[in-house]
Amino acid sequence: MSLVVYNTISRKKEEFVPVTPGHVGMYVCGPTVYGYPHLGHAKSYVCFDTIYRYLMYLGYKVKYVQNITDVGHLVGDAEEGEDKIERIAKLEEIDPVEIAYKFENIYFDDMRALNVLRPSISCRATGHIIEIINMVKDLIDKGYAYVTDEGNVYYRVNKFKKYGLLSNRTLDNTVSGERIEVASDKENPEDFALWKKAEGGHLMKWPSPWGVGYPGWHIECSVMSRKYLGDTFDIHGGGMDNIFPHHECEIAQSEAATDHPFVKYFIHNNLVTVNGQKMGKSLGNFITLDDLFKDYNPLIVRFYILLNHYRKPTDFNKEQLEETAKVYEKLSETVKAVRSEIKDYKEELNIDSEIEELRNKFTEAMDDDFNTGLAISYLYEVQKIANKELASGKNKNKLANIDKFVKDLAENVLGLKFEENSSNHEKELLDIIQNIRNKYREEKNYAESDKIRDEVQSLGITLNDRR
RNA sequence: GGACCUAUAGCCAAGUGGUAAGGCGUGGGACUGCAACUCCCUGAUCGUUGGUUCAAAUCCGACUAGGUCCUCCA
Repeated sequence: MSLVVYNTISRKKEEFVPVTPGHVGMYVCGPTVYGYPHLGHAKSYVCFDTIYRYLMYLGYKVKYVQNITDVGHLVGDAEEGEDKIERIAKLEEIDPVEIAYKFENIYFDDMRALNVLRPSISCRATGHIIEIINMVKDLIDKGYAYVTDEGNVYYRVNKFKKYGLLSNRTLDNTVSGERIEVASDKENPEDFALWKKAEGGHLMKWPSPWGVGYPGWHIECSVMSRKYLGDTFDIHGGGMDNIFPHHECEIAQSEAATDHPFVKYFIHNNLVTVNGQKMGKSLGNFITLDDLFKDYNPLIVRFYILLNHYRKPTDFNKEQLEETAKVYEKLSETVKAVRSEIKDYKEELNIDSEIEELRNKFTEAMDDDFNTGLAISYLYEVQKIANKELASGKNKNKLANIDKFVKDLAENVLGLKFEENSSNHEKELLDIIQNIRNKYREEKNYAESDKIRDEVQSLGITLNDRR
């Protein structure tokens, strides 16, 4: 079996063959650090983290690069827009860099909570201004870009024949200026900015051959992916909403600058809706991760995300999340019971054919464009086998195989965790309580035994008589 | 107006040509002092409608509904 991935370029599933055998270069558009990360970020980064983990499981040496957009983007109309980061900074009267750092930290904290691995390289746009200026210069020299009298640099979209191929869009049917007024100094309305002149009180600005300004909205990704991954690399990921214009413009910039194909496989995750509605600040249904994590274990959020396929939309609702929490809890119970059963088991592992078959099915599912939902169904089958084994046979070799399945696939690949997270003595205390209850039960003093069960239950802990 | 994504049982969800995985819930059963846990059994012809085919949830067309993008947004 070999890995097959859905490529947005061809809109088909294709066999995954990396540019360099054994190595994978992967770039995923990171967050703009001007606000709290939300569920949409969680879906995207959990999905790509799982892809990252699975590629490593397959034995690839993966270089995973993710940008931190800390220069912000324009807001409002093109002429008088201000930087997103600056806008908040002025409001709160602190340095824009401080804002960017603050939200960068929150982003990484949230990702850690979701058990998202740090990318190999997290790079900030502000750390690559020199490289950005150099690429813009190259594009001007090659005739793909032009400087205007006003000190802006635009990409000449007409010159790049492949423009529109990724998003399957022709220039004719792109309505320019739909939301943003067309800048007057462009040759064509479709042209996009590579470098913008800093107007008025703009704080984030750098000197350049074209005057003091700041980079356009797409150039950082072309620059940083090239710097760390080379002219052509394997996987470029991001949310579906980035296909146009962001990724389309990246292709135009990079291929014009390098004369090489930019990316082999574009992978895009679908978006998150809340109760069937777009999640947006204006709609009041905006779910930040910080809020969500107050009520739910972040790993349950991760599990919830992986329950359906990355290319399908996730319609978030609390009822479903509650259900997921329950399922996750039961999985954890089973895993803990398995682990406690084989705690002292040191024998060499003999492959168990039943578990091995499920292992193969699991990786087959992952090989098919990272079908995590299907893969998880095999985890449930393993859970069922484990419960039966715990109830009767207690075949330690089988249980050890199950533990390995969980460790390798559920924890390592899917990024779930089933460890004991209660305090050291809680388990011991519960054992003592359980023993007292059992003693009353033996004496048929059910009034007392039920009282203990009810009291413990009121703390949210269910006593388990069988185990 | 154009482009793209989605539509499978009460809910979530897999399945891209050969007669519908799995989970939750429901109902029944085993176990239990009662319960919980666990295990067994229990449900759908796949948005609508044409077509291609010996055969379609799966391919093609139209329609309907929801979502996204059209130069800020994962």
